[in-house]
Amino acid sequence: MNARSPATLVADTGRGNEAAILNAALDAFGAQGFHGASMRDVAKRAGTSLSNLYNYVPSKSRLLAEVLRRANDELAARLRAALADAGDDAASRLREAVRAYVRFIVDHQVAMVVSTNEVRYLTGADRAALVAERDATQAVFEDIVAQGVADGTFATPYPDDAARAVLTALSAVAGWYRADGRLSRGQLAEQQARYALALLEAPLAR
Amino acid sequence: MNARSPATLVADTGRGNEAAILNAALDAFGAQGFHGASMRDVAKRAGTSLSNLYNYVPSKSRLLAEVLRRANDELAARLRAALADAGDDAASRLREAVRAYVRFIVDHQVAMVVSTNEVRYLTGADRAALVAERDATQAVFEDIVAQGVADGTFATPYPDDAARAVLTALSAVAGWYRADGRLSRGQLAEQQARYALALLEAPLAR
DNA sequence: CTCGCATACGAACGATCGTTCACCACCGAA
DNA sequence: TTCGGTGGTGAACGATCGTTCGTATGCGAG
Repeated sequence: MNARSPATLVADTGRGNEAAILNAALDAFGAQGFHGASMRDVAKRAGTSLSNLYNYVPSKSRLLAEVLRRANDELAARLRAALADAGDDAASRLREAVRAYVRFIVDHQVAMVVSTNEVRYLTGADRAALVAERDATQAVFEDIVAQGVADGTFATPYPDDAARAVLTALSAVAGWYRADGRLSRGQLAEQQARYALALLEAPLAR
Repeated sequence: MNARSPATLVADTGRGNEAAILNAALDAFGAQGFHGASMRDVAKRAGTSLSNLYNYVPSKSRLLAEVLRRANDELAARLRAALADAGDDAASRLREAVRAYVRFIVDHQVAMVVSTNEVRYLTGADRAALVAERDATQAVFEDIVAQGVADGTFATPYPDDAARAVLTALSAVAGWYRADGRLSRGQLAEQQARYALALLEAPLAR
């Protein structure tokens, strides 16, 4: 297992129970939602005491912010890496971006679910930072689509909105994906890539 | 304003504050989430007392269930009506279904948001009933897609999964739609219909 | 008129919430 | 050997939670 597909989102940080606490928070928020999970739940999952959580995180909402920041960083890193290895044409760049996105969902489904469902409970600077990171990710897709529309690869009449439609359909995969489902990792990625290209009205092999 | 586009999801029920309470619950759950909103919040929004809520609903989770049931009923009724008026060919049936869905989102955005985000907090029979209704809605779309694939209208190689992709992209619209946005109701519906047809790989006017 | 039910209310219950506190064990540096 | 910082604990704080209770008011049926 390499660095791009860890079993847990947060690897050991070299600081006591920090990684265990962050991963436990992710699981707890994923299972019961931010307001449905208590700090006691997080502590129990992390195998430590309630009060010890506050040696690592100043509050529950900052705990959510920290977890979401790490999840988003990992997704952004994967997208960057995938696009660095991709070619120059819009179709293959989009394909690689979609594949990287799907693989992130498969590897970190809970992180993706929490990311989409619980961001809205953040406030102030924490929320602004997350939204900015998410906008940056969206811009990556918009740029690819714009490039494809410019050179005639994509025929969609609504480039920016179509890019968003692709992204939302993609992140919704986290809501229904099951590891024991009919499709393998690769098949799922391939399927979603085809949906994305079709939605953008790229000519497809029929 | 006709019966298909009410200002609030629940019209007067002829029973005291019932409608006000259900609509207030919808707003409260939409604004703060199921666990983030308290029964006191609901009471305040409904303009009544906390204890009076329990003259209408036996528990908070049943309140959520009741609200979601009514939302889903309204959506299903609109879909049925739209398809009754539609033609026989798969493309126009899909178009009408998508348009009805989008119009429901525009009219009852909060209901759609709560429906997708908070169903998971239901348990037992309440959850099962909702899931069954949702599966029925999905089956409507799957049937249309299957018909279109059978007669050659749609070229997608993954009919059922594509139908689900269309549906999830569609319901995600509730997450970002803004009434003061760039697109009108009709334009938004038209756009989403085009996305759906493209995703299903229907031949489009280019 | 009066009885019964529907509708409504404030106050309170026990439970659980996020957070803080005082305290303890360990350990590398001075 | 002392000492400050790091990682850890159980107990407790005040606040808020969902829910219940006792009671009051108004109104249609008998």
